[in-house]
Amino acid sequence: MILEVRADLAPERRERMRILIRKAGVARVEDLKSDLKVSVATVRRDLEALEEEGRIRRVHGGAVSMESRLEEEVFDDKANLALKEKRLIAEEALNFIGTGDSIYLDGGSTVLEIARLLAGRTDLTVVTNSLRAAAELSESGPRVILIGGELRRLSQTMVGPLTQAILGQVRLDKAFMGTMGLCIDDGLTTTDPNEAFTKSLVQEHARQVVLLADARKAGKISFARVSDLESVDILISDKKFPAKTARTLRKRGLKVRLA
Amino acid sequence: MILEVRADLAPERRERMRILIRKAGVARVEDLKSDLKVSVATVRRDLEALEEEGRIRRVHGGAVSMESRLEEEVFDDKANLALKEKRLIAEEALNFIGTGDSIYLDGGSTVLEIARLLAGRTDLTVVTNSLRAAAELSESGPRVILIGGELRRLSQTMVGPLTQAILGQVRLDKAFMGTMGLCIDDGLTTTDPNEAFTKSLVQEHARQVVLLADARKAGKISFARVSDLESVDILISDKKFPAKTARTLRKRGLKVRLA
DNA sequence: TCAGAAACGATCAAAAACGATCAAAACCAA
DNA sequence: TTGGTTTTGATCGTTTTTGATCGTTTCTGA
Repeated sequence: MILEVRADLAPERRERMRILIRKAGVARVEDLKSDLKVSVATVRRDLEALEEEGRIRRVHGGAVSMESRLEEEVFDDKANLALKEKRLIAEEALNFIGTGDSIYLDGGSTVLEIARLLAGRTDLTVVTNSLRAAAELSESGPRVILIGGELRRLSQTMVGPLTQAILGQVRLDKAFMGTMGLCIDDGLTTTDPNEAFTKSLVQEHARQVVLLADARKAGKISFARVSDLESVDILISDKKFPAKTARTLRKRGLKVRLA
Repeated sequence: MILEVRADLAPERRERMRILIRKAGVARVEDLKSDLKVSVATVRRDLEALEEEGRIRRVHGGAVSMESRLEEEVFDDKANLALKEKRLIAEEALNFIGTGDSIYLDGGSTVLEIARLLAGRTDLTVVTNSLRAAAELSESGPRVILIGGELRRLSQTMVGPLTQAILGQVRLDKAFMGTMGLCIDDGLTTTDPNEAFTKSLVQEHARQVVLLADARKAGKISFARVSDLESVDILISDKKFPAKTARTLRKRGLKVRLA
């Protein structure tokens, strides 16, 4: 008689752990220890494995689920440590905006920085799926058009099939896009398929696609594929962007600007 | 020294802090200290981190939020006086919402009160053109679909021809509408023609139209015509609503509820 | 303008969490 | 069973986080 088959138990335990963390959004090591009836050492090892898989993110004292709201914020926070870079990228992006342009602003913190810089530009028309960008521009400035669609809470953006209804009816001179992952082989990727759908739709409609991505996005691959890199006309990143990747992109015809 | 058992993970606590600051706009260190049950030193450290991320700005004594929020306009006294009535009207309106309904929420402060009451209703689908309603529901609750269109700054709603793109693609069991003027002869009127256009469009699409209008709206006529009263199925108002007008409306087939 | 009060930042010590290491236990194939 | 491998849990030194203290800065109102 086999009392315990540990080879099956370990992955099962990790799965339970993952579920626990996702349900609560966060979990402390001590809680997981008592819930799963194992030692803290094992909990740490499992968390390490789950982090390796990208399912969670470890923090001091426990872990945060990748699928939770908090994680998106934490992830954002992490990315926002590059706030200065984002500002520089956004300022560089401004150079590509002409008088009277009709531009699209994607969700994401880097693109949001552009919105902050457009306060006085009453000559522009801004099309966006980002509630945050809309809020930023709601006081004054450009004409604002929201594309509508289902609200994705995590990112505060409108995504999904419904977005194509309005996108089909507007002209977009330039689209300023954010991304979660940028990879030579896998192109642009993001977390949510519906978001990916809308992003790719926008890129098809826009005359020119400007991708804003700080250096840490380079080489990252997220879950849902948006498009390949050929859809992008201009990439704006910061000085830390891998030179080799930049060269490859330039060879492929992209204009690369490192702010 | 005895440290208390930490209830929160650091990122969790910072997230709560961020929300607190955003909700109130500003927060004092002492308040955050007692709200989060930590020392002032920790509060300061967290604020420092949040400032680094660009989410807040520290000021002497506390911090102010950098995250733009859709501000509720500072209502004049007249509107504030009607707040109680608006609440009652909104609560009455809840009775008309069934399980799993797909409902439309119009702009306007009265309708916004409904949004505030829908926090837990994950069974519903809310379609709206109001950024404020969307913001109210963006944290949790029903599925939210924004209809898109041009942003009208004053009302923070999406209006105009573009709105019909998505409205044509969704089912609306009930539409909860606000209005500026309600008049037996001139029907429903509002200030902006684009807004009127979208309102009438919604009313055509909805199976049932519920009009929310406090008594002050009775007899008022605004600039742009929305529709005549026959488009409305149910009127919800308050006790001060003119009895004579109510009688007339009932004769015309409207259901009238005075909350 | 100046003095008291409040808030601040730097620094330090305590406590909790962490990672590395190692031995014991469980597992697996012969 | 036996020998080798993997997994687990305990120990221990190190790191991180937190809260208190104290001198300094900033705010406020007389």
